[in-house]
Amino acid sequence: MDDRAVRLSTLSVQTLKRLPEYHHFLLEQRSGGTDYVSAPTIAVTMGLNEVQVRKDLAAVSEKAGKPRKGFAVCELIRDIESCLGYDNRQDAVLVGAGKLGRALLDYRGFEDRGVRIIAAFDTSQAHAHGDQLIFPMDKLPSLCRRLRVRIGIITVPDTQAQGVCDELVACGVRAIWNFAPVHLRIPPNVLVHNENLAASLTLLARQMAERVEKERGDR
Amino acid sequence: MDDRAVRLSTLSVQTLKRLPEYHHFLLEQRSGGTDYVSAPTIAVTMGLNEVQVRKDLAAVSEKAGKPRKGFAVCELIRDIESCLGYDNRQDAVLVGAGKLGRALLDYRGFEDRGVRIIAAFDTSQAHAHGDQLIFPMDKLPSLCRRLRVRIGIITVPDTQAQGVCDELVACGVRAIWNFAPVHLRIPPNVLVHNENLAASLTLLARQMAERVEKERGDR
DNA sequence: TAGATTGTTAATCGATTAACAATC
DNA sequence: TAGATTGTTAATCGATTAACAATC
Repeated sequence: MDDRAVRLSTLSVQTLKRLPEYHHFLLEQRSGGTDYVSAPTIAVTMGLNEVQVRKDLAAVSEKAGKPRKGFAVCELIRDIESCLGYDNRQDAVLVGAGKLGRALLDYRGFEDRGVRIIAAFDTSQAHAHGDQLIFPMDKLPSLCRRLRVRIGIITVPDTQAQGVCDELVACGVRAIWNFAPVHLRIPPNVLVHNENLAASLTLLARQMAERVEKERGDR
Repeated sequence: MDDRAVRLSTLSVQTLKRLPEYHHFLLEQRSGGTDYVSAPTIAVTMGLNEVQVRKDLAAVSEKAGKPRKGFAVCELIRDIESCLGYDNRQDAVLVGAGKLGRALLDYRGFEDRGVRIIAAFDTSQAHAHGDQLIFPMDKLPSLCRRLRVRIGIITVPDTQAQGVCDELVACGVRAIWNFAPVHLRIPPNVLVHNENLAASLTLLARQMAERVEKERGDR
């Protein structure tokens, strides 16, 4: 195993979720001309615990930080990008070119972060969407197999999600980003991340209601 | 404090995140004509630990489950809905009627789950989108204040997110669902949930790469 | 009754936070 | 040197999982 693979396996999911936020902050610092940044600085501006930031940075950074100065912004950015895989491109396909699917296709942020949506599929006839072509479903298997696509994005209606999922898995897809609010049955070697937008909004609404309720109780 | 408020404060975020999944499964069971369902059944079909499910259900259910039978499906559905606040409607506004914003506006799933997007705003002239009207930004304060809107959804470009956030907060919004990949500065009494789609996809891609890497190492 | 399922108490696990010595 | 910051070891916290008695 090379160095990179070792670093891959030592980061917790929690840390991985914070990395993009550090990354964003560091980009701002860099464009502002700052050369070094310290863990306490990051912690304060991002509202995190100082030790947590220090540990995250220690886990990610190739070079040790410098006492009294902190970390070199440019190097830290590079290290985070390599940990997140921004520098080794992976291809994805999207199935379901409805409103949400097309919104994702138009979003340019994925490419900068190492994932490229190389093709989109839908039950409809082949047609253009912006500069991208939407293919009919029967083209899916050959394309996925030929280009060894490992990531699938599901934005079809609930009822079709499992079927599409099965197709993707059969084509060798190993990770599925699922926007349909259904529980997908998948073999153990496939990774699923469910993005249930309705549930997210509801959770937020509920947590807020809880707070408001509590304030009322405190008074 | 009434009963409901007490229940509100005793559920962990982790449990709250699982509730929509139980809810979905239970709806399926109900429409299939099943009257009772047990924690082990749910655990197996959803790939969760049995004790975890039992604890979640115990925390949520008004009535105790019945040994040997489990929980009454209909009652459990009602209890979960009341815990998640599906039954007491909350209003939200959306700012930024781009592709993603309009996709969210068209999504019908929020209403069933207690949150209704009552208005959308954009910098452009007022115009119609389906059966919904998109208002110009200057209408935001009066509408939010008048209808006491507590939830704001931000789907504007990164650069405008903080400004929109400040406006929403000034209008009395207490919870913000933010799709712009920026760290919003907000007063402590406001709740933010950042929905960073690019980061989610990247994380998935990375975790998958890690697995594939590991398999290679194992061989 | 036997056995499946419940609710609960105790053990484990992982992540966060606190404490502190080392460094420039 | 003094002091800010680092890396690391230990303590705390919360969530998950295991163990088990109670119930129908």
